[in-house]
Parts: sequence; C-alpha cells; structure tokens
Amino acid sequence: MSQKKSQVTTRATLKSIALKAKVDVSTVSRVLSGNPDQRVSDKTKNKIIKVAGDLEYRPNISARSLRVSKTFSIGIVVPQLDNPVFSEIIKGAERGAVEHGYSLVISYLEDGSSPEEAYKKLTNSNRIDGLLVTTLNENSSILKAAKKSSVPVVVLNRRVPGLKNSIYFDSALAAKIATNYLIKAGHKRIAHLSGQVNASTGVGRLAGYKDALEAAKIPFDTSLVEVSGYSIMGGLQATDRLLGNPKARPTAIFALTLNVAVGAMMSLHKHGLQIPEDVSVISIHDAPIADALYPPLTTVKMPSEEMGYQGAVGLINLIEKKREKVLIQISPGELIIRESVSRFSKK
Amino acid sequence: MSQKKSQVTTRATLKSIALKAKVDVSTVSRVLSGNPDQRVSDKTKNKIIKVAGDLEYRPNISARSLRVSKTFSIGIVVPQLDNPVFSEIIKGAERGAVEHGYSLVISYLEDGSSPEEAYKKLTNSNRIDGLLVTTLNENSSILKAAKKSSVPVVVLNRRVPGLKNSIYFDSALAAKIATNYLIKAGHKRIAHLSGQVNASTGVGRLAGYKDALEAAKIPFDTSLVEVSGYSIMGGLQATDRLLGNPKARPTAIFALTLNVAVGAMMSLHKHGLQIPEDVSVISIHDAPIADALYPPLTTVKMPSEEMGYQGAVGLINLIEKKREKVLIQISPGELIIRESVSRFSKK
DNA sequence: TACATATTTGCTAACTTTTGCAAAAGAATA
DNA sequence: TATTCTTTTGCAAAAGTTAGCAAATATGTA
Repeated sequence: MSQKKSQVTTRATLKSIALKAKVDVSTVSRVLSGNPDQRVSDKTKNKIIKVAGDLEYRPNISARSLRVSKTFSIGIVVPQLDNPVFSEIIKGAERGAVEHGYSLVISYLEDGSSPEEAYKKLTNSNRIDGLLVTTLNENSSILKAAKKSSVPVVVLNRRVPGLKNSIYFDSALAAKIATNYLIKAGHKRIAHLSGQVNASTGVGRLAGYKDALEAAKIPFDTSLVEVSGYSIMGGLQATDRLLGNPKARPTAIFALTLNVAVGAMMSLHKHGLQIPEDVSVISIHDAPIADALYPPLTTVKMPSEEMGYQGAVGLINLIEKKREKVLIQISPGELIIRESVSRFSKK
Repeated sequence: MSQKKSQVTTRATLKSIALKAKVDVSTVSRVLSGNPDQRVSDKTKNKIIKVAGDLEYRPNISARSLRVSKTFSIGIVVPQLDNPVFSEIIKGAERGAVEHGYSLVISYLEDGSSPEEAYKKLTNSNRIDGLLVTTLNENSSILKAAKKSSVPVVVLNRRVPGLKNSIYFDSALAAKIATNYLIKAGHKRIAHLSGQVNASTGVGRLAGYKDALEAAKIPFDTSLVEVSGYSIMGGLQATDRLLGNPKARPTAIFALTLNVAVGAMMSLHKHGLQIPEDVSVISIHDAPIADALYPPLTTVKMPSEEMGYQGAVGLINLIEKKREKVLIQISPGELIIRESVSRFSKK
C-alpha cells in the first residue's frame, strides 16, 4: 500500500550508475564485474568507479546469479554442531568462502536421517554451486546422496570410495605421534580406543598405533584394542569393557578422538582410578575443553580449521573449473602436553 | 569450449514444462509458485504438476529472487562457534529457516572486529533478507552496525537499547532457580560469578540471585560477587580472586555461564578443593560436556535451540511483514541435577 | 592526408520468474 | 439463443546483470 513511501532509498544499479556517468550499462558492467580482461579506458573507468562509490553500489547477486547461472554460495552439511572438530571446520570453510566472494550456507543433518531427506537438503533448490560434506558415519546416506549430486562435492575428514574429492588428515601419523609419546614415557601396556573397523579415519589411526608399537618392539595385543566409535558414550563403554579384567589393565590409553577420551576419563573416574597416576590418557584433536577436563588432557592438535579452509577453496576451484579433482592430506599439528600423561616407571 | 557436451542434462524450467504441457509459462508459474490464490482449473493444474514431477523441476531461486526482490536467505552472525550456546542457536535457526523455505548463511565475526568489517559482513552484497545477530560483548561494533542495517535485524540472547527486535532469556528466573537450589541444599555463603555490569544477561542473573537470597533472608554480601565475564579464563580468574581470602570462602558458587563454571572448577581443583564436598558449583546453560566434567556439573538448562528457532521464525515474519516487531522472552528449562552440588550441613 | 589496425564503447538479447491486463472460454441468466 | 457474469488462460513487460557483435573512436603507418 504505502510501499513507495516506506521505501527509504532505492538501491543503486548498473543502470542508475550508467545514467549518472553518461555511459552505457554494459560499460559499467565491464568495470564493475571484476573481470580484468574487459578493457575500458582509464578515464571512463575512473569516472564509473567514482559514481559507483558515491551511490554505494553493491551488485545484485540474484541478477548476476541468474545471468551466469551460478549462485556464489556453497553449502556445508554437518551432522552435529557441538563438536569442536565441526565448529572449527565451519569456521575455516566460512573464511575460505568469503575470501573468494562466496557465502556459506549451513545445513544441519543428523547422521541417521533418511536418504530422501539427505538428498533434499543437498539439492536445496539450486541454491548452491557446490557442497562440503562432513559425516560421523562412514556409511551415511548423505554420502550415497552425494554421489548423484549435480554440483561438485568435497568430503571432509575422510576418504570415501567412489568420491574423488576429499580433504583428510594423516591419521596414521597423528596416531604414531600420540603412541610414541606414551612409549617414550615408559608405557608398554597401551590400549587403543578405535573407530569403526571400516572407517578411513579409524583404520589410519589403528595402523599408526600398530606401527609405533612395532618400531618400539612392543608386541601388539589385540585385547588392548576396543572399538569405541566417536562419541563420549562410546568412549565410556569401551573403557568400561577394557577395565573389565583388572589383571590386564593398561597403563595408558590412546583415544582416537577427544570425545572418546572424555568418555574414557569418565569411566576411569567411575572406577576410582587416578589419571595419570594409574592410567595415562592421550587423544587426537584439541579443543578448549581439553584444558578444562580433570586433569587437563594431553592431545595431538589437528588443524581442523585448515581442513575447512582447504575444503572451501578446493571446492571453489572445482566449481570454477580451475581443478579437476581435489585430494589433500593434511598433516597433524603439534602435541599439546598437559597433565594426563605421566611416566610409567615401576617395572 | 565443449560446454554443451559436458552439460549432462539441462535443468527443467517453467518454459520447458509449459512446452510439454502445452500451456503458457505464466500458467505453470501460477501452479508452481505456491501462491494458493492463483486460480487454475484442476485439469490443467494436475497436468502441470505431473509434468513438473516427471521433469524433476526445482525452481530457480535466483530468478525468483530477482523478480520478487527477495533472496530467501537469512544470515546469522556469530562471534564463536565452539560455544554450545551458539551451536544450539544455529541449529534452531537453521531449522526455523528451512521450515519456511529460507536458507541460513553463516557469518563468523569475532567480537573485537572493526565496525567496517562488521558492516561489510552484514550487508554482504544483497545476499540476505534479514539478519540474526549474536554477540558476546554488549557494546559490540556489530550491534552498532546492525542499527543502520537496511534489512530487519533480530538480536539473540540479549536486549539492546535502540534495537526493537530481540529474543532473550528470562535470566532472572534462571538465576533464581539455581540459587534456590543451593539454598535448599543448606548453603548460605553462596558466591556469584557475574557478567559485565552493564550487560542485560548479566544484570538479570545478578538480580535473580539477589531476589533468591532476599526471599531466604540471607543477607547479600557484595564480597561474594565477582565479575567473571563469560569465558573459561574469566571464570578461573574470578574464582582465584574469590578464594584469595581463605577465611571468607564460599560453600557454593553460582556461575552465570557454563564456561565460567568450567573455569571455576579449574580454579577449585588448582586450590586443592573438593567439589562438591568443599565447594558446590552450579551454572546456567547445559551442554554435553557438563556430563564429562569432574564431577559432572549441575546446571539450569536453557532452551538455546528454541531461541534460535524463535529468532529465525520471528525474523522471517518481519521480512514478510506479518509482524511489526519481535520481542520474545524465553523461560528457562529444567534443572539438570548431577553431582557438583551437595548438602551443606556443618553449622 | 588517407588508410589500416587496434582499442573502446554501445546496442541488444538472454537468463527465469512473476504479475497486471486483456482475451478466451465456460457457466448462468433472461 | 442472446446476453451477462465468472473463471481460466495467454500475452507481454519487468527485475539487474552479462556478453556477443557491431559501431565508433583513437592510434599507428605509409
């Protein structure tokens, strides 16, 4: 009704700039579209830039999208948000996206959700030019849906058979660093809380753990490996099982994930065991809460923010056809020594 | 070059549907735009729906955006992601957005960032129809920038003078619940770690704390209130100060935030005090890690997910002019009793 | 100066939707 | 059957941008 009256100022467009600068809209477009090989004389270029500045011109993304059939948005699918690994990834992905003029739209999708829902969320009405996918579960329906995606997909945090683009950690190396640290502290009975047997991150970490033991000539003891999955609850239950036999108790535990370590610590406390006096604990992945645990947890920091960043940048390269595929392995970060590991001396 | 060849299938448009159904595109639009008061005979309507289904039509959001000058996206500005409160808010906001056909674009913006940057991130090239703003700091430059926003803004988690739309908790009531629980457990020397003196959440909680004490006829002791801010570090330092005088030690601490409680517990451990035997601890805001702390922390759960949801829905109502303003107070959730509070008996 | 070449600019169509208006078709009344 | 009213459908324009092609201008050479 009073539409016109309430409209404060109408936004500047190429047309209004062209009018004021006395040139054609196409010329304005050439100057303002950011395409550098569109040659325009310095004189008109400066004039246009001046007018655009005065009018506070901001391009209309919808129109540009329609014209070039690109949305300049990428999506990220996450299965949970209260996990430091995913929040770091999102942070990095957002940084990478805006650095390249894209925006990041977030799509929360529980791991157990139906394939239809996954597919629907993914193809979200032509709103995105590409997709970053993170999952907890290796056989997630999201991954199946990703395979038939009409836009490029980059999987973060794992390698998935059948999907060529992913950014993943060197899990084996991280596991080796963690296990070696325990070995150097004198531990021999080192338990490992591992992931699903068929998950790429899980197997990598298990392999690294085995390698480290072998290098130190410590025999690999299958009773010291418990499958925990990736959750706090999983870590707790796996540790409960591990402590079932008091005679065979480990002197140190290497958890494949911070959440799992948290669960392990809960179990140890429940059993009245002191950390690190009775049992040392170390994990992969660092986060602020590691400092707040009791005792503060020693971890191998993983550059998750970097992973998100690389994922976004790689995906944009895929979208803009600057690359054919993106497959990047990221090295673990530093060992963050806190108080959950102590020397094991008594023979 | 080989553009045509690499193009797998070209997406269905209104035009291709119109062609196949032998009607005009405008008729197709009337059926498919979702506008119910566009009358079309059942016969043609069904025909169109059938063809659209066959062709797997998905509307082109960019074209629609351009036509109706709306982007069907809302933005959310967050100052940190590894804080459970914010991740819950995002989760709820995403739910609210997709439920109404919008997508949520995330914008990470540190609280200390410059006003220019804040403004730039906010007005992000006409990409969004409205904005949800969360901040840690009351006097954030984001809030100043929000005031001159060209799109509607809803502030979450606080009320800000000069901004009419916000969703906020009943902080006073939450504080009262927490304090009362300590009082019922027999505590009289109850410390409060409080927020900034001028922040709406902080003052609300302080007021609720005072009210509860007054109702129980416990004199308010200013030396038992320490300003902690909202971070782990702040909680730790404030508790250090609180424990400076061993004679005046409190028997219980009410922290205004989970992070602050985490810091407080770290300080207590550092001082060799047992929780809850020596000092009980309670906080506002619940999260999975509360379970993993040592001992597990008793909290008043706050419906942050609900806050994000209400924020998104309210914002969309503002965008679609269904409402003039959005100002909603959300009641605290339940008390989650764990092990960080014990009875205080010795007189 | 006249011509050829290179550079700059303008015209126009197109991307996909939505919507006001008018034409066509159908239903109801005289 | 002719007339009016209502419902359904089509036509055409518009939103802001980009890009191919052609026209205009500037630069260089003989």
